[in-house]
Amino acid sequence: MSTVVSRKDETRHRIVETAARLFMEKGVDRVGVDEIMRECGLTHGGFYAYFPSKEALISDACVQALGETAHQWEGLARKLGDDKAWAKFLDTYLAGDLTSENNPACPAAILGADVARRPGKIQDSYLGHVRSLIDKIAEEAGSDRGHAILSFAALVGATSLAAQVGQDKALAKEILDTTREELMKCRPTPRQSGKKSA
Amino acid sequence: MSTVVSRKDETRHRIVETAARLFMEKGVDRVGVDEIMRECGLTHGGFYAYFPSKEALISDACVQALGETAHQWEGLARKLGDDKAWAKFLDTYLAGDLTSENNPACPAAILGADVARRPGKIQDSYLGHVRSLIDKIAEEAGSDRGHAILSFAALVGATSLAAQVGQDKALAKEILDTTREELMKCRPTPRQSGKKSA
DNA sequence: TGTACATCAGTGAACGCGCGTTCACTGATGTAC
DNA sequence: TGTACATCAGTGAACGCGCGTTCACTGATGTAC
Repeated sequence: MSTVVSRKDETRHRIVETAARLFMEKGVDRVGVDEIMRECGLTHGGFYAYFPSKEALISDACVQALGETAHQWEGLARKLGDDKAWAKFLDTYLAGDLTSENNPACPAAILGADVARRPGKIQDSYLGHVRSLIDKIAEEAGSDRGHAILSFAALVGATSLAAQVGQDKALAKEILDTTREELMKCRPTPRQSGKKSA
Repeated sequence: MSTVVSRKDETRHRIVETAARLFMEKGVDRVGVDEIMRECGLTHGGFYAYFPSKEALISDACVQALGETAHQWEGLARKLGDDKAWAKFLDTYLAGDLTSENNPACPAAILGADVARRPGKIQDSYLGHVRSLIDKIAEEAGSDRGHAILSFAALVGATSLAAQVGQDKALAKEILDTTREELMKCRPTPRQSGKKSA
């Protein structure tokens, strides 16, 4: 039985991940159930054995995408107190935007506008996750709360703008690099740099 | 003749403005030609006397929306050199997000993700305008180029996040207020405040 | 001023396609005995 | 081990609706004489 369950669970998980990737690439309204299933090596008819509707998948896929971002913010308090760790975090967070192959860009920037305007239950799940991510960031940052919120906003905005200028790679790179540098420059309390080795 | 021309031009302009507003509210893919024309007091059939396709209208409407944002960035060099002017600019720019009735929020944040992924000519018009807006901002800021770009990114991100947390007005307000305050705090060269009166 | 005609903004029925959804069916895997 | 049956993941044809687009037509405005 556990084999059966895990097989179906695995397929379901694959659908969610494939959908999350395609939604990020093309936008929620521009990817059909048919395309998602085909990308998974399946046919569209089987979809409704896994989800009651496309809306339900959208909800799961966006929450999944956001969860990966949320993971990057773990240990924020420590990162804020360590120049090197903070620089590395900013680097990693923004790196996705130029090499969209392996490392996806910030979903809050790419999917946010899409999802925020959808009616119904999606607001209860996805938007709840956005809220709790921001809450988590703000709380963990403590006295750096303001800078943490500014950083999140700037990262989201830079990601969005970099995606918008698209073809102009040089401009996209400048936006991302400048955002990173300026966020380093204006840190409120640049405490001890916790460097460990060369 | 000039009367005839201006009548048709006026109707066309009304369609573009109505479309820009509805696209901002609901998203480009979730507003139909029918709805736009009905909102203008017309029927959908007449649409194609004004535009060759919905895509053409999307292009015009998004450029129009972006143009209004671009206008706010006029005189950036002066604003950056004047604490009060800069504070007022940030205030005005972010004010739209909470009172979406009269003052629309930043279109680069709301429409950007939608438009960046559309194929074809829209990239040649809208994305070209985004690029030139960023170029303009960066150039006019001169030595404050870095801070200007960070500010633009942060404003776009804050607008996007505020829209995403939606119902939670208190959190939206905190994001916008914090972004404004932090951008004031970490200005690189807070030159003479050019206050003129009480 | 009045009549006939041309132009033109706008109408609304109809078409076709994409896409979300349904459903009867199939082939493979697992279970009973 | 072999046979009969049940379960279940997945198939693919079909349906219906929304929406972008087309087109023959209409009623109003403007022009000629």
